[in-house]
Amino acid sequence: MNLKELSNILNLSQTTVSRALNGYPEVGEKTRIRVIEAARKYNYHPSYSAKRLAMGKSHAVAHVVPQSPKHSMINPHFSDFIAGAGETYAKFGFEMLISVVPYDEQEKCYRELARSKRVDGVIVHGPYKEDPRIELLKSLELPFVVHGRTEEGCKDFSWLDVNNRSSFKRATNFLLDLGHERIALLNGIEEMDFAYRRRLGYEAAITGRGLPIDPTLIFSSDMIEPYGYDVTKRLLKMKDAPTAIVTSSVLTALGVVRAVQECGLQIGRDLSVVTFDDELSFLQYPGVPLFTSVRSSIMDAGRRLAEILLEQIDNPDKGLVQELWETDLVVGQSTGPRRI
Amino acid sequence: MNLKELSNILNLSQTTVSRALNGYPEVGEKTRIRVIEAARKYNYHPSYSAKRLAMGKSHAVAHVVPQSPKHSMINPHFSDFIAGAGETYAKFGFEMLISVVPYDEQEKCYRELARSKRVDGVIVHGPYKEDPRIELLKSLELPFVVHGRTEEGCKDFSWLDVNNRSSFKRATNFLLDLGHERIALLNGIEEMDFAYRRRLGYEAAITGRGLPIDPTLIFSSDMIEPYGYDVTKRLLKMKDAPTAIVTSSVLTALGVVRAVQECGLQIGRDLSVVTFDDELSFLQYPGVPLFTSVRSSIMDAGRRLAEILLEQIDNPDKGLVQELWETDLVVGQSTGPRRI
DNA sequence: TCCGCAAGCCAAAGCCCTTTGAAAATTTGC
DNA sequence: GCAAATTTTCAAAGGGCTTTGGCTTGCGGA
Repeated sequence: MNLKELSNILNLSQTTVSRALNGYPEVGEKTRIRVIEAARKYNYHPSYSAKRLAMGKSHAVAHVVPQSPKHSMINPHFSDFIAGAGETYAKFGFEMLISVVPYDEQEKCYRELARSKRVDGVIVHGPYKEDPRIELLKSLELPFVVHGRTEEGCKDFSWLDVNNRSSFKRATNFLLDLGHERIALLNGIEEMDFAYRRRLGYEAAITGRGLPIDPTLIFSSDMIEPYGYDVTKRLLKMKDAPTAIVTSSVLTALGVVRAVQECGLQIGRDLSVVTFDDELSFLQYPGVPLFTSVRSSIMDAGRRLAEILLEQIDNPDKGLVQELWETDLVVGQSTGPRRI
Repeated sequence: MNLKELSNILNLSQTTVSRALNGYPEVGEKTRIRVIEAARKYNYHPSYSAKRLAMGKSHAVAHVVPQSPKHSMINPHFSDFIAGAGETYAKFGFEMLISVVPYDEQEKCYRELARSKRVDGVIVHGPYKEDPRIELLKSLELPFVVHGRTEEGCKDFSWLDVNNRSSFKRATNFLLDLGHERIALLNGIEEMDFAYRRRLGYEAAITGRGLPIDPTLIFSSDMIEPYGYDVTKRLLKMKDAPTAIVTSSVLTALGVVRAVQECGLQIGRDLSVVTFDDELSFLQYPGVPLFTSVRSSIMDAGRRLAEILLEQIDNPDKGLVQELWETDLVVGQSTGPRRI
């Protein structure tokens, strides 16, 4: 059942039927109802490919994720984000395309997406402090929004970011208030803007108390469990071991816990941990949270960013959207006063 | 630059140009070369939407993932799978569509995908022991492959599965060989076929030694960290506590470790753990593995399943593909002989 | 009574490619 | 040198929708 057949049945032109179904005003109300009912009755659905061809719009959004052996973008954080974004896309009838490409073929991929008009927009993940993708996308005139920001020049594109700096400042201050002075930072990869800002927040808190910044307490890596474990093991062996740790992900924090416990120590008593909590769905604890954390749902971010992108696509001239989300500090069992 | 323009430039018909570019035999070799070079020169790329409309093929594959608040399909296992599958799709120029839909709208979504021909095939994730999606897809005549199997009747569709039964039998036997007799099973949701088979394997091993099956040692839930933690806490409080645990995922196993350590016990000494290891990318340990495990890469499964599906799409009459992958047993630090 | 203006509807062009069926050009066979 | 068999090329018909520009109505105002 296609438009032609349906319009024949109705004794109307294709134009009118199309207009009636798409809510254009220049069609009589009785006609519209008649058309809509016939469409339902004969189970008519417009063909997507034809629609796309005719309109030059694809009703689809892409997420380009670089895949490199050493540092996979497809991780639990990503999947939670996708779950949120996907929900929004589904709600508005958009398709979500995931392009897994080798790290150095990203540019090619974006160019191809733009040229072929296969998608109406893209979401950029994990921006670096300086990220060439931004300029590329601007030049390609492909609508985009960024999850995160770049170090500078983020005035002229839409983004949604968590206030990483204030979050980590707050987390660190919380530990300082508990009397901790030697506080380690297990940060993400610091070429990435979010990690860079987190470090700034951490350092601001430390120096804010007149304490020195000890580079041997600062680490930077992919935020995975073994990272937390390994570093903590090492830290605990130091002569002047830190009494607290701020970490960038619950995954890493779990590694910290394992290391601490394995050394016969107790988390929250012998070592305090504050983590950034993306509220990953597969790590949700009922009851009192395990970790004291600054938290912000990455799934919500996915939902919202998708919304922003769709608005942007729908109405390109509407101006930029830039949202900075503050986090909540939630006190769990992983922190306690410094023991002398 | 479209086909019409290009053919005008070349003084050829659209037919010939199209054929030349698509490798049809009925075009002269000199002409073909001339066409190909012109295409490159003028940066001609055929429009995807037009191609789709004309051919009724979309060169895309969908993954329909149900999203319910209680049990998210989008989890780290899924994201690793996707990373693998996405790699294959990219290699063959296919698009990957992820449709996040409410649990009870899956059928509608599949019907819509089939009707609209928006994709050439789908991959079915996490089949239940009896799964209505299979019959649905058969009736819709949408090519599909299944990651996993159903309890019965899996003779007439393509699938790739890990030998869950033998894996868990082996894992359990390994523990039995170490002298453990009270072994708990922290299984996935047993309505799902993979978990059901795992339980069969576990039980086969136990009864194979003439030991009784204790239902109070068998658990079934989403395979997340808190699950492992909570259950282990409870188990360790039993009068007749188990001395070993078989668990369905490293995520859960990490929870087990945390609980054990928190009780001042040592993993591998006071409690042995064998886990099924999907080799999730963000949990890879260098060196001696933390967990003794039966392992099989879920990312490899993604790669292979995508291949199978693409072959199937390319050549629907080629017959079914059914692969049963055996796992490796890798001995790590989490197991040891039973202490008297 | 006639005109002008909306409101409602339509035919046809356009989007860009594939593919069928046939014609034109070339080669082969005798 | 001519008919037959190939090879090469083409015009045109889809595929199914949107959208432009224009053509009928019906009605209020003059």
